[in-house]
Amino acid sequence: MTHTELSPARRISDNGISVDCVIFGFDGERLNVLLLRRTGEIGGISFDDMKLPGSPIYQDEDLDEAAHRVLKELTGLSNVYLSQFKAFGSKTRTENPRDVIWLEKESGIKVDRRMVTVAYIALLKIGRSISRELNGSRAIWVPLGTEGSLAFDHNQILTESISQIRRMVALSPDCIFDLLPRKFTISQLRKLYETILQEKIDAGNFYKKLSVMPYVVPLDEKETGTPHRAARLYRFDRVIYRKNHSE
Amino acid sequence: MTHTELSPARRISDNGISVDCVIFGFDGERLNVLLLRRTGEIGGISFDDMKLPGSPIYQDEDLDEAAHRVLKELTGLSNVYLSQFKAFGSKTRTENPRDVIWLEKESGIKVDRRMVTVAYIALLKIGRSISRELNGSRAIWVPLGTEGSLAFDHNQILTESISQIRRMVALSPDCIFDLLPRKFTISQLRKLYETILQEKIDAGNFYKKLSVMPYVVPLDEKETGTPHRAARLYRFDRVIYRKNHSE
DNA sequence: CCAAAAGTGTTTCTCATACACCCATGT
DNA sequence: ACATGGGTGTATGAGAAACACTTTTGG
Repeated sequence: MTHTELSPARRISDNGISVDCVIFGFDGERLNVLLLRRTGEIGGISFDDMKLPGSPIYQDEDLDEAAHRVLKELTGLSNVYLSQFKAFGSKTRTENPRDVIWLEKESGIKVDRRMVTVAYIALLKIGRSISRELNGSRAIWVPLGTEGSLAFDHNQILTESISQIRRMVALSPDCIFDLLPRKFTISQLRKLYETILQEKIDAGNFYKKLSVMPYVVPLDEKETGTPHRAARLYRFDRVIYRKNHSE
Repeated sequence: MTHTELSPARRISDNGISVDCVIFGFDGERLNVLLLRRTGEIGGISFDDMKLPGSPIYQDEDLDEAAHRVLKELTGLSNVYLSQFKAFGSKTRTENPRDVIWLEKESGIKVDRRMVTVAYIALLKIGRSISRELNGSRAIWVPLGTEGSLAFDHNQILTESISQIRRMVALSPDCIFDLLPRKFTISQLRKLYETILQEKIDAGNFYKKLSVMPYVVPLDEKETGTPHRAARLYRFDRVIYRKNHSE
């Protein structure tokens, strides 16, 4: 552990490891991913595509810290659901010249070997504050399915992260509430389930199932501005949830 | 099993990434982990402890290949359930002098920074063939809970991998059959469930539940040498299982 | 015969599903 | 009034759990 020529407090590690964040947001209709526009030039021909937000890890931070940093720098948010889900280390994942050139220019690292990346999933609410933060950055919310061809193996990472979300929801449904605003209607929750599970859910049965859950707390407020009967608003109570799921 | 002499075709990558395998086996009573004895010397004082089998990754293999290699070199087995479950990259995980010295001696790599490891879970049958293979190596089956203090952060990895197995069994129960011999009794299966889930299961109900599953196929054979009524043997049919779980 | 585990039957309860139907509200 | 979604009631069936019971086998 020689720290002799460590410049400032932080320096980028050159150990070929990065983190990438698959940041999901729900707009009421569809799941969206937060992607970064990437531009560059290779052989006189410029390119313009998208990638998952990510970064090489610093030597003085662990993996989770690196992922939180990426998220914080991009969105300004700290208290966000974020969990590691898989490491990607295909032999060819950093071989595309376009990717290599972009990476070297962006990070200042010489990319002379395969990089391994640890992918994270973040779930957050698409709201005004986050949109304001994103203004002027190169980040865009992209609806799932319309993302096109991404940099590196990011299409694969994205695909696998969606299966991962399905597993997560099946295993501990509480994470779904991270995608909803604090106050939400049963319909919004149902539509979110439907988009994640990719199947229709009977509205009546869903309503009853939810009304039995003690941690989905009805409020004395109603929706406004609907073209039909206003729905009651609910909130998710994490404390009650944990009490029921710790045993 | 030492990595001191490297063939020229392959070379160890020096990018600070390794794989570790948590290899589980069921002996009929308890879950066991396959650990490697590790000896060395530091400051004139010798030490003797245990670690998970693992290896730095080569530059010409991906993560999964590295994990399979570790497993193959240790057990001689190729067709084994093996799945990545988490990357570990704590800032301090390769700081213990004992670990650093051992690692440098073993791998020939200068360890001047934190290593990141990708942990894998393997499930296999403890059988005669595997025991023979292990004979003379430094590997031992250690019952869960008796492993003591391990190298690096391997205690943490082991702990988390047990939770992971519980999740895996809940999500796709087929993986449990990788821990059992090809022919097994319902009792053996139940005991395995009980050790993994850490709870008693009613024998009668369990029997009925299993007898309804089309992919647990009864054989025309019975146990021998029991001090009580001989139980029927069953086998797991993966083809039927997939047919029922692909929809 | 007895102990111990294999294997069976019965009952109860919870929960998912299907589906019919009434309610409230904006246009 | 009527369309649209909010919210309720009812019936059915599958499966989990509790538990008593019979069967088979070795000692």
